[in-house]
Amino acid sequence: MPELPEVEIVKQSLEKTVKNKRIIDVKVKNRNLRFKLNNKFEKFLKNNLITNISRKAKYLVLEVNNSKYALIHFGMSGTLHLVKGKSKSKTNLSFYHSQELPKKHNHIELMFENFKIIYNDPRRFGYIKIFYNKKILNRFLDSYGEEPLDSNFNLIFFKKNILKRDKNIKNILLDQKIISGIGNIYANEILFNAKINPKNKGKNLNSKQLNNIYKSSKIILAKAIKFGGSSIRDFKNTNGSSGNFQNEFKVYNKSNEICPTKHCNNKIKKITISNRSTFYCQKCQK
DNA sequence: CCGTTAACCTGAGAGC
DNA sequence: TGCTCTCAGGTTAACG
Repeated sequence: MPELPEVEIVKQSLEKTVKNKRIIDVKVKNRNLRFKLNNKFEKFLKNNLITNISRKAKYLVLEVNNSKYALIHFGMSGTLHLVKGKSKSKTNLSFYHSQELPKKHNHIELMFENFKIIYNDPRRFGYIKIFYNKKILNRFLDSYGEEPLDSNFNLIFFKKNILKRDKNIKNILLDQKIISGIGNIYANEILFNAKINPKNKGKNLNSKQLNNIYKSSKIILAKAIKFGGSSIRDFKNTNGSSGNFQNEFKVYNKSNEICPTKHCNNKIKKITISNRSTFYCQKCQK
């Protein structure tokens, strides 16, 4: 589900709500996520403070008691919900599309003094992993690629890591071991912004094209964060707590619509690359 | 080493 | 209404 901007928005929401708050109880209704939830999970969190919240790639990291860490991956359909008060309270965390707490698939509840945080995940592709110290956590996180919004994400990095690849640029952008945090939506949007055909192989790109791609990555992701991330599919009950970047999409899910480039008038094409839907303008993206 | 593909799981929407 | 089919913001084991 969430890509870098959405996880970043969740991180920012949690900084406001749970930082330096104590978890007084943990309830797990279903341990069968993508990986089975650790049996020590409840004990790991109970009566402890959330001392910091951070993000690497599409992972959210909760620091517990300044010393240990719970890492959350949201898979395709994972979301966090803040529930205040007693009964049918509203949820208002981040990019989720509805104010109502989902009725099904609320697998984990973290109880705080005056509210609780609920992990919901219909498809259960997400998971939570625990780390007993920073060294082990970092060993895990370091196996992921460069963060697009870091200063090291630049032409030098691209020349070194992309120019040697016999693989199309879209799959390179999606490869988390090379680049952190870009998923299917933003890969499509970045390549449209950079005017690059997603089927182009990394090794065939010139300096100008590489330049466009790394700069477009920063522009698109920063803009998505600014808009609160993307809330796609089923917007019926959208309110201020949802993201709004879905309204800024230029090509994603827009097959047969007219290309937004001025005077282009070409129709956006949909193809499949490695089982993922890919949208682009054949005229603008070379 | 590299790149590609199928599988994991549930629900929404389209078409009939 | 209801059935069947396809598709969905991701990852990775297994394969060539």
